[in-house]
Amino acid sequence: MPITEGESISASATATKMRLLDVSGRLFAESGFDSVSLRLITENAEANLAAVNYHFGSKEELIVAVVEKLVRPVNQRRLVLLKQINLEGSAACQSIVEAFIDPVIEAASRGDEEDQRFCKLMSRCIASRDERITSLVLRQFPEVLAKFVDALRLVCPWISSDVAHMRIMFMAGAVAHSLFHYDKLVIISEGRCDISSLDSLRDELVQFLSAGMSAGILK
Amino acid sequence: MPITEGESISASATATKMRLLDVSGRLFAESGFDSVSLRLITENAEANLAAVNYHFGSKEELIVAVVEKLVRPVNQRRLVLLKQINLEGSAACQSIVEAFIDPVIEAASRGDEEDQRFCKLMSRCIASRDERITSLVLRQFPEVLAKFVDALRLVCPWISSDVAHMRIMFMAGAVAHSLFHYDKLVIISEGRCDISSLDSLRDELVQFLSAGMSAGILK
DNA sequence: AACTCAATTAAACGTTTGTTTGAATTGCTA
DNA sequence: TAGCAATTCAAACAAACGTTTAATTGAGTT
Repeated sequence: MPITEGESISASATATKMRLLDVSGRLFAESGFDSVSLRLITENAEANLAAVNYHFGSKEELIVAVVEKLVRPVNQRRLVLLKQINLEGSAACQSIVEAFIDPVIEAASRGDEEDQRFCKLMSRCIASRDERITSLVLRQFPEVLAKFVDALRLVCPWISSDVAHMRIMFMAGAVAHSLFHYDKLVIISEGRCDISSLDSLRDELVQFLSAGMSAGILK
Repeated sequence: MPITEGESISASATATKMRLLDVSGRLFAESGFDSVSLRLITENAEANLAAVNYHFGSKEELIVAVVEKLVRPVNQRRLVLLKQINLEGSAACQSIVEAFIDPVIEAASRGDEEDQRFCKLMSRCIASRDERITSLVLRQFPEVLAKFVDALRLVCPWISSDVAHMRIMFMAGAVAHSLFHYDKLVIISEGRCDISSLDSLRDELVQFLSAGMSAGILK
């Protein structure tokens, strides 16, 4: 009988379950959710083909588990950082941007996975064009969006609600896209651009987005 | 014998071929490349299942045809607009951003398809995490990237080459993401944000990105 | 009217997919 | 050690996929 949430789980039972989570996270990051078959996952996790359906019920629920485990702590950390911000002062807008970006960078640098892999999976979730994933991610994103919109409008009072919403969306897009494609920039630029580290990408993102966020005051 | 490029094609022959291109463009925009089967395409195009393989050789080559037909004219228009810019003056940076965005908006508004559908397909190409598509899009993107980097550095001399590359990437990400998700913003914001038109989205993108592009001079 | 060849059609092909089944195995508890 | 539930396993399942084949159609040419 399959294990569902909240039940008592023996130590050996969670072993392969966590191994499945870990491996599928890696593979999903590299090739996307559809392209990775259960056979590939279970082979790499040294588990039986039926293990996924036994432990998670279906491939769909495996994807949900992987994404939730990844996205939820990042969004929670975002809200924590946002609360700590001093909303008065000239650097407030930059702090908002940092509160959005840094949880991703932190998780990527701290995690047991490579930075690159984590970023790819994360941006696959944010920017996913798959209905199943978007509906999943967007279920917990409204709260994050609302809080960031409020903070932005408090710091930049001249920004309307609609514009604030859009700018948060612009930020999310820029972050997701560049986290996923930054390693390809050396190729696409034909060698003329080589990002040395994830931190340097972060710094440039912050500067770029801070300027965009606070745009329009002088007009 | 299948028809390949450059051959003489009778009028009735191109009829179903163009119908296939049109229908698959719509379906790809809505559900992605993998999720749409040849059976769904041919049914909607009122053609036989084998029609795709006959006219295009394979599903892969159909995707290539759809994407190329869509992306190439947009990128060419971008380069045309970029050449027309007066690179001296305070509005130069905004003009660069407009040269990047407007070809998409133009094509979306002019096309026979709905704006929304065009934007979705376009951003599916730009932000695709599918190796087959990225390699296809990135084949013609290096030229665009290089030209925009040069223009940006001419207008903002304090920006290094690496930073300029990154900022173009940020811009591409913000555009692709918001073009795809802007219709969901009314949902995700729980009704608090409703973008009235594609043009208003464009205007806000331009303002946001122009500020981000020219950031850093005062530092 | 006979021939030609591009275009269409229905049917089947071989793979791969996620999922299910029932037996075998493991690990803990009494 | 016996027993029981949780887990693993090999095998098979039905469905969907892209592709191929061979026969048929239909318009244009000689």
